[in-house]
Amino acid sequence: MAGDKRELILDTAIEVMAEEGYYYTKMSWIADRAGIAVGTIYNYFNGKEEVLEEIFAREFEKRLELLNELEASRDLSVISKVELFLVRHFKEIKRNPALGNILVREKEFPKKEGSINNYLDKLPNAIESLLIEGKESGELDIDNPALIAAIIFGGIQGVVERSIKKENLEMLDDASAEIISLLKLRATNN
Amino acid sequence: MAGDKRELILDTAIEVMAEEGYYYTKMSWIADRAGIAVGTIYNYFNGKEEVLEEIFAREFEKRLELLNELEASRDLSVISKVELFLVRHFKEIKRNPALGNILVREKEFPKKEGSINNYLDKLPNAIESLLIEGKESGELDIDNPALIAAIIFGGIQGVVERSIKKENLEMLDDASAEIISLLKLRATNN
Amino acid sequence: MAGDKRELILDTAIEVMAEEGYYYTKMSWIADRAGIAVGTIYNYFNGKEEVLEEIFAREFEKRLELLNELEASRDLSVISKVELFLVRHFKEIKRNPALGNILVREKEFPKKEGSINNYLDKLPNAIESLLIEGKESGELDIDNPALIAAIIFGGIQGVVERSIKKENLEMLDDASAEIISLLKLRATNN
Amino acid sequence: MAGDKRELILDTAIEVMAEEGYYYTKMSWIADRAGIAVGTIYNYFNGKEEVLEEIFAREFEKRLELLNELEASRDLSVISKVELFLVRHFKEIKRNPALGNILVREKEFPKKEGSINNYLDKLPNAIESLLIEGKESGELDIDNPALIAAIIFGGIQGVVERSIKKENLEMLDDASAEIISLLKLRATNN
DNA sequence: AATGAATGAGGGTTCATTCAT
DNA sequence: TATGAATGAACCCTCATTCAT
Repeated sequence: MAGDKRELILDTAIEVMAEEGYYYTKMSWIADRAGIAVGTIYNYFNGKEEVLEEIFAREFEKRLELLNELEASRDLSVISKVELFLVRHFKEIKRNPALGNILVREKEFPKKEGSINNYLDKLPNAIESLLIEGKESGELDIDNPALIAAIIFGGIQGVVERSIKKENLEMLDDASAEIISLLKLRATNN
Repeated sequence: MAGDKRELILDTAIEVMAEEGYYYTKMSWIADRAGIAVGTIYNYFNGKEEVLEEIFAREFEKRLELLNELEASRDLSVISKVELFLVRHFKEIKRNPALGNILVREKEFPKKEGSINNYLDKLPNAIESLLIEGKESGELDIDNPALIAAIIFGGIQGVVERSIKKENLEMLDDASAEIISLLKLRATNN
Repeated sequence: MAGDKRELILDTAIEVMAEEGYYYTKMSWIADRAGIAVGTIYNYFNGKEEVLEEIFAREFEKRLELLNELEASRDLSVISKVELFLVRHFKEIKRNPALGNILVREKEFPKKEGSINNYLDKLPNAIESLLIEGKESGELDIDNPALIAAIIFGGIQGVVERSIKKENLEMLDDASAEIISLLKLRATNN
Repeated sequence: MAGDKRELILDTAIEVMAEEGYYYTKMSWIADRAGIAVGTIYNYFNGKEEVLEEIFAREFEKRLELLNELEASRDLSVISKVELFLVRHFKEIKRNPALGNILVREKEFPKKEGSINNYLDKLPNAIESLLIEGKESGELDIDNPALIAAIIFGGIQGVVERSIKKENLEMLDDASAEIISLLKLRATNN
């Protein structure tokens, strides 16, 4: 049941941080909302930062795992891979928009090793890798994979951010098709 | 003279906040780096938040003004308008990447009226307006202007963020062409 | 337990503020003298002002309660009522002169509603009410109850202030008789 | 004309401090209201405290001088002396209530030698001396001159405070007669 | 394991005072 | 003498973290 308590804390933290932002969120608010004592949080996490870290770690690892799986599968075109990733990502955000809000907004962390900063690069890097693969295989005709990856990654974040702020989650349904069109434009015709 | 001091404070604040992030930035760091006393900052600003607010206000207003001008000009196609905006924006960021870093990263503010929150929506809204204009004039064939605007706005931010983090500002040179291609895809052929 | 800590803080605050005055009193002095951390004070009070407010609230309410009781009792003459009030008041001051010192000296507060300012008028008002009662019942022959009330109230404060400053608390023993003589002078002979 | 500037500063300080209280009064407010620069105040006074000190010094010395004169005059009874003092004091207050407000409210000063604290005792002491004189000459039949002096001095302050707060300066007209009745009560009949 | 009162370092802000002009 | 921008020590308060129960 220890796992349950940890889960409860994380879920509550996501809610509160999504509403208030990481820096404005007080540990006591999380505790109150979760119906536990502040001290209890410290039985499961080493501190406030670690709570956020864990949220990022879980979500990023989930996505990196998916990307790795996709990358490995030989049968899929690069474009399909990216598309599958987007579809899955937006589905998750739609299921838990609060989580999406956090992933998209929290970009300021103390400059120390081993913290969240590590994760923030991995996703755009992975997308970039996919694009390079597509370029090398001849599937895509692109000069600057880093640029395209940056636009795609930014576009993803933009859609999430905007759909949440405008409380229009339906926007997420068409997002992958729209973003992927940017890639299809570069598809060679073989 | 007075203007100079205010400018000095703003410029220094941009530097420090770009490096450390708003919440980690201490007023005393800004003062030290600017070679003035902490108290002096308070002769020009009402507090830490107002410093950031002023930065946002200036930059957003510069861009909104440009967008309004562009929107008004009858000779330009919507696509050209967006492109002109992007070119200018990326040029400014290249001139002052620290500033770009702030505009792109700081997304967490106390939920009160009249603060930075006001600005954050205006830019994507303006882009959306342009797209709607293009749709209505028949220049663009798009179903969901809000979605496209979100992707474009996100894409802009993604490029800025990534180019700064990878210290590869050249990426910005091709960014507008790349983002605009997403729109050209939807151009009707008349 | 919780009540004890609150009480400890209040008692210590009374001591320190009596010695140093409210504005010169530093929160850290109270904490040090009480043997607790500054932060602890803020677990029981919202700030420095609220500590003083609570002191005033308690003491004034104690006295107002007494005055209300006295006012209600039909068997007592007005002069007896005032006398009983004075006797009790001076006894309390003798028991805790530091407290008296504060009640008598602190007269400067931010001009905002709901703070100590509310209390400061209530006591002289209550005395004035008593005098008016005596006038209307024919017990007292006075033209200007407000003036007499002001002198009595001021006289009370003068005695407290002076007895504390001259460290001559015995002065308080005869104070009520002396002050009351001012009223007896106006007693009609029925 | 240097004197004029000093006078201007003092008069303005009295106004502002009467309204806001010494601790809330900012040097810049005094300067603004006086139409001069903050720095100018420091050409005439050594600091904020000295401004208040000067106000107290002037007013107290005026009154002490009067009391000394009265004390010296052989033709007057003690009761008349006190009465003359009261009449003059209340007249001055009526002319400048703001000043009265300050004299009556400001009771908190840093515990250092040579500051205002010196003055605060002198007036009640002088009144006490008069009473002792009356007692020794047989004019007054009192046991505890210190107590009566405290009541009289407090009564004076009470009337001033109350008349200002209730904006009823007429109260001051009858105040001396009322207070003096307390003494007449003790007059022996020779 | 859970609690939540106690802790105290840390930082934003104020404002009397200074001093170069 | 007058100015008022610059100064920086001082202080209130916050809140993540601890630890005795």
